[in-house]
Amino acid sequence: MARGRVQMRRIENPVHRQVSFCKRRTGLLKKAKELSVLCDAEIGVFIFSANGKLYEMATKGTMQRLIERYMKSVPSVSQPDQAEDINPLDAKEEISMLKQEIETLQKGLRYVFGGGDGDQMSLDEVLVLEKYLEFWICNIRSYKMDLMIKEIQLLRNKNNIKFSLITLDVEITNIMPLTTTIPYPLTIHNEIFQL
Amino acid sequence: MARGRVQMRRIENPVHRQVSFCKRRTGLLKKAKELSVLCDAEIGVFIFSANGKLYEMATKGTMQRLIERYMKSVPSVSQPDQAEDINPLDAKEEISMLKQEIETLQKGLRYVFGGGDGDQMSLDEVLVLEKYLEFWICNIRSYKMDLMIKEIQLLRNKNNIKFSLITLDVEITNIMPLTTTIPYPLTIHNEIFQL
DNA sequence: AACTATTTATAAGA
DNA sequence: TTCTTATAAATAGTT
Repeated sequence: MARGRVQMRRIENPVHRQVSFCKRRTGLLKKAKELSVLCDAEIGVFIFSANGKLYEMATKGTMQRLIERYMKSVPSVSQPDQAEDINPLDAKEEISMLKQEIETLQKGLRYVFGGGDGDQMSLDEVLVLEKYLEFWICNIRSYKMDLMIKEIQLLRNKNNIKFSLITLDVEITNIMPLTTTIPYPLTIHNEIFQL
Repeated sequence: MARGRVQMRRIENPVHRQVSFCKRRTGLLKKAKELSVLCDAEIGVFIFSANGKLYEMATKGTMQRLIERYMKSVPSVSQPDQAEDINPLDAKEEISMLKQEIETLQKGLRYVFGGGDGDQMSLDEVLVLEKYLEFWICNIRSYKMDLMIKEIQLLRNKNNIKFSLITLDVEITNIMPLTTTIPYPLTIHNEIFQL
């Protein structure tokens, strides 16, 4: 917006981030109000800061009322429950585990984005991140092998080569771990990492 | 905002109003997303047009979850305390949401490494990606070693141990990959890794 | 839906 | 936070 373009990713500098948050929060609420007034719309906005503080705005009436209206207008998607239920304790455990994994991934991403100087990671987190990386590198290598084999086959066909030092056949491709595990093209719909 | 100031009141001309609504609605949602990404905030917006149509956006997760969070963080309004146990259905929902978030994070990482274009990766690109991953894992391992050595030294000091099987000094940190023989505390569910 | 002339929003610096 | 200011973005009116 001013004095330089801004990359659409988390602002790493905490001071800059806080200042931007303040300014943009104000701006967003102002825009919401304007839209409501100019175009006769009813608008609710709520913003949770990174450390959990809530800022809200409801044009025309209260947020409560707006939420009620929202609830009504959403054809409440209640999934046809899957019969088997989970033991609440297991569920809690799994939830907390997944949350921890998410934290780790986020830290890792920040680490990448921030060029490595973000928050300090704990040993546990580092170990988890290492696992992820090993998994990814495994996948990327099998994908690479796949590409290379295809390339070689293509070249051989072009040059009508019948013999060669190595044999490329089904066996070889099957030696490699699953080549299809890396889905491309990638679809990014995530707001956190909107680039 | 352009070609003339706008009075801050309902636009009377219905055509103008509709056009402005469309433009500003888009702008508002864009701003919300930007704020969320740049400043790591969690934001919910809903807009009811004058004739009742709903437009919404929830950054990070679903609007349902955001509304729940909102309800919790507003002390004023009653919310018959469901504190203690988790309803198995809620738990399931949360688990699936978290898994989705993990998947999204992974997509984000792949996107970053993939250079952001979302097309099939060429061989060259894959090779670059592999290099990145190798580099990162190398760093992570070195950092891990660092942490572990510090931990061990701490423990030794606590127990006043003078001698031991291995010597910890600067050299050791440079002996890099001591790969995965370390027991790691978190279980990584395989289904999470389905890329 | 596009195009611009303007107004607004805001990043950086103080 | 708040002010200033140079610039990037949004958008009102028009085609």
